[in-house]
Amino acid sequence: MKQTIRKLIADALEKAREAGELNLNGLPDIVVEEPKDKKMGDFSTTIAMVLAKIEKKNPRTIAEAIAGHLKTAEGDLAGVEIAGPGFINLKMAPSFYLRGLPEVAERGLSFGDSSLGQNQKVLLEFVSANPTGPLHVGHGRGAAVGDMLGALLKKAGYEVFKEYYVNDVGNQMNTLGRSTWLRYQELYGRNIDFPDDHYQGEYIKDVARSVQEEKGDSLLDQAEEEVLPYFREFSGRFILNGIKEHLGAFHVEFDSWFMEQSLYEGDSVSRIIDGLKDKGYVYEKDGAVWLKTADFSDEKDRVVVKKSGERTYFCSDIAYHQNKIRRGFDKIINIWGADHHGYVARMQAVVETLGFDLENFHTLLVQFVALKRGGEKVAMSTRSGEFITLDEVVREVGVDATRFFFLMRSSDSHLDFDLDLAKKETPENPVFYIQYAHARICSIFRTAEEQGFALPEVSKIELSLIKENEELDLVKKILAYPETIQKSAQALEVHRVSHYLQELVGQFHSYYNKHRIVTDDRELTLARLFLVNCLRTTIRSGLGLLGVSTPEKM
RNA sequence: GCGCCCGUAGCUCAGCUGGAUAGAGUGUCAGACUCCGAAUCUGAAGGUCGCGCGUUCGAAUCGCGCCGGGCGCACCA
Repeated sequence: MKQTIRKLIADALEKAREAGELNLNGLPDIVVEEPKDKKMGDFSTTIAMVLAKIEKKNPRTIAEAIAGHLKTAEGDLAGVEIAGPGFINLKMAPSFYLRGLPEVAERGLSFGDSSLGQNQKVLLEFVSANPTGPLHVGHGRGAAVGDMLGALLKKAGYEVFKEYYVNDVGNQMNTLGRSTWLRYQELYGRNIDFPDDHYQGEYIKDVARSVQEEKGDSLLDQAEEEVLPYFREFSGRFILNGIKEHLGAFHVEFDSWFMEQSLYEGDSVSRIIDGLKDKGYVYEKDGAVWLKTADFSDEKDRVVVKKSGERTYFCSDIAYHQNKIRRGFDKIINIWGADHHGYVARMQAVVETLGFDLENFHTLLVQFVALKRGGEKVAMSTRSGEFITLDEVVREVGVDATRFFFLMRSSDSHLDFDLDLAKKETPENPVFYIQYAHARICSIFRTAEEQGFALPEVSKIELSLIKENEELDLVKKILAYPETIQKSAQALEVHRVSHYLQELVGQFHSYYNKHRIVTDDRELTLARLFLVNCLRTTIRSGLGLLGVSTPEKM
């Protein structure tokens, strides 16, 4: 919609130039916005003020020159005003908006799709929690954000590939295996000394019981070195399966599960290090191998290979990102927990040394989630193993509410997740507010059908009967959906869609309370049903992106 | 000490990448169902946009400096 207005203004600028009123050496971006106060019109542009500097003329003079050339082919520009320091305010006739409505019905759920991404291939890596314990709520937030961002980017014309990176290598896995081994012995009444730095959570006992089911006591009297590899591998697989299960229950799907281990099959990792050495990015000091990340934006260089000869986790990450780049992605997006922000600079350095354009490398940091119950924060500690898992929350409040709560706030803001509120089926709960609008529309259609109404094809509907202010505002808001999607995708900010939906259905609820949809006037009823049907399509599309269901009855 | 994020109504948060008189939900108060779903709606009250400089026609938004909260600063992963 704004795109149309932008073109309108661009045409007027061109005519003003032809008429010799403006020079226009270098055209700046034309900013079109909707004024807060509707009295100022439907759209507004600041172009005259922006041009004032370049043209060295009074902004109001420029505004008048532009305004004189403004007109649409259909003649639905209802008024132009110049206000304040040089705003150009446009008022549009209802027909301008109504012309956009049939497209919504025609496109259905593909309404809002765009070619913004030009089929660029995007690798979206998210969650990637270590397979040493169940997902907690913080992972859940990352999962919801990543899943929605994937859907959003797809809608915006990108080819999206969602990946979970599994850190199945390293000391943590040894510790995990040993934790299970100790719990396993405990099951048989052996006295064990369970160290503080081992995994304390109750879930380790579940893993041990699972070993018991599979192997009985056959491992009990073997030497630790003999059985540890088995325990390590078993525990990792067991926990990863649990993670997969919980993500599935949360309706989050991945295209691939990338195992860190696979990077070490063959000699690719050493080749990468050699490659970086050839380029002069790598050096040896104190018996260790370092990458010169400080030459880029990082604060100091980082160790790649330890004195002991072991590779660091960072080393794997270099290889992993090299792998991502080699797979030919145009854009690489990582979604990390806020506690990883210290790694952003060094990964950017890596990506640069690998010759990938930083413009197309993004790291999104998702801030922490604080759970609240009864107004009190719920304590969480990974160390003691006492934390609320994603699965527990999903089971308690449901997928819809959980996803919505994770997606309603900007992800770089801390999130207060009120479990009591999320569970409520009351007006305070924003999820139900939106779902209720959808159910209400479905109910209207049930009533309309009972009374013999059925929507005919668009051409047989008299759209000009839609003329109440509340209706036209609703039409406007519906038509703003594609732009919301595009901006949200561009900014990589998923919460904008949630806010948009709340505003959209808010307008609908007001409209509904003021005007009747189904009336004795047949033509009017059909026009309004058509409008409301377009709205329903928009809600379905939007909630679809969030991964929230759209019930027809509640 | 250094770095990243945050600070907007009592509470939880938006604010469209610099625009006009800063918005919503919730809470408080007052109202609306013989009529398509009251899980809804209408209205009122509620603000030094943490503080101070600066940039310019114009700042919640950009820059610098403080203050407060969170999180990081390993040859751990």
